[in-house]
Amino acid sequence: MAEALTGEAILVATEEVLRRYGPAKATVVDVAKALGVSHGSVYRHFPTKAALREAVTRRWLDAIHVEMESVLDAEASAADNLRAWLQHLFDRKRLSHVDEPELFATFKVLVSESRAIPEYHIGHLVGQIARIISAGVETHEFVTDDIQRTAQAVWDATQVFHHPAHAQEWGNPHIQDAFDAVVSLVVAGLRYNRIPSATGDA
Amino acid sequence: MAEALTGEAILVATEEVLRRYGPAKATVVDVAKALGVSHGSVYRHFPTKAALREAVTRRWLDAIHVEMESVLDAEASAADNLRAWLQHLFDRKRLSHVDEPELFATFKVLVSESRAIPEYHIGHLVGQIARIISAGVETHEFVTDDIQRTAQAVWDATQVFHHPAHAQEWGNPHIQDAFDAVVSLVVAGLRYNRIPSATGDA
DNA sequence: GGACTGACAGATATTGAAATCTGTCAGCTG
DNA sequence: CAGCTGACAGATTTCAATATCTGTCAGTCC
Repeated sequence: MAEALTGEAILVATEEVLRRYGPAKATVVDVAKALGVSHGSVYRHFPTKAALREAVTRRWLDAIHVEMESVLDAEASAADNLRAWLQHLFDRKRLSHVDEPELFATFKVLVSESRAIPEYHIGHLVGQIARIISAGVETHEFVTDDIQRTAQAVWDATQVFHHPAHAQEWGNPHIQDAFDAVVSLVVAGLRYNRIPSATGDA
Repeated sequence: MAEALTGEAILVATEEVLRRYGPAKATVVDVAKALGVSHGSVYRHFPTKAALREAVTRRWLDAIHVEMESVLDAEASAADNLRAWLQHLFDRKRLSHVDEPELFATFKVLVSESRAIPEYHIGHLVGQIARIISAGVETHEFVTDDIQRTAQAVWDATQVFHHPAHAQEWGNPHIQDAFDAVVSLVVAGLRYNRIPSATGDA
């Protein structure tokens, strides 16, 4: 008898099926076939196809989160950390897009299927930006009166370089130049930024 | 006998047909029907359906270009002009998106059909940003060693607030707050920005 | 008796034949 | 004869019949 069927094994098989067939064609039956079980068995571990897809996506995003964490260097200046972090995120997404466009397209679709998933992903990464900015404020390298809001602004200002909707622009030969220009503008802004309060002031 | 059929009349009718049927369903036959002529006549004025769609789109974009031009105030500071200009562009697109979502979706499709059209539109608007920044540099309000590149960076950093791919986010109640945060960051950056040269330096 | 199967109902996707559309052009019309 | 028509060929879209898929569950098998 084969090993017992685990959720983890199903996730691995699902990722493989998605890679092979793409998000539109991949079916639960395909996953079951790849595992040599009936598709009913898959439903013992995941209540719906959507839940299965979401679990695969979370796995993939978690790997990115861990990887991004490792870019930070406690010794470096906040500006250098922010630059390196943004560059790494850009490189990661761009490489994924040019090297394995079908897999990238697959995850682009998966991420857009749920409201919770992008929220989870963006929340996590904006949190990492907030930590970088926070360190910068402590050393007086950066100025801001609302770290969370500023972190979100940095994220928003760099969307062209990580949002999948802009992936087609990443093939442009001048894209690295455009990236440097935006990041320089943002870092310069952080050194002197004082965002007026959202809801009103004197 | 009716008036002679003009290119302008065809454009007006095409816009109406697009508004009514949407970009997927609108046909040249529909346009001809609306004008009370045979569809062969439309082809005397526009060589292909694509050319007709492109002409309609250019008309629509030109109206935006003229409108954006009128926002600038020679008396105001460069920062105020930039803020007002970006805010107007954002409001224009957002209102169009919520008030007439089908028409907005239509033009979103039309713009994405051609490579030349977005280039034309973006080139024009980035040119307007460059003029604002240029004025700011002259009064020493802004610092930059490459106006064109910086203008492009300002455009890129604010994509979330004008690129149609992000239109769904414009319904978020905190979107104006996010806009203010990004614009403040960008304006702060312009006051002190010195982007390192693209191709290398000392 | 807990894990799995396979048959089933309703929902979704595929397919290919029929209908429509695009772009052309010879000829009509004022 | 300049501008328009309408019939036409090939490309594209529509639609309905057919096949497949999702999610359930009574029953089988260690």
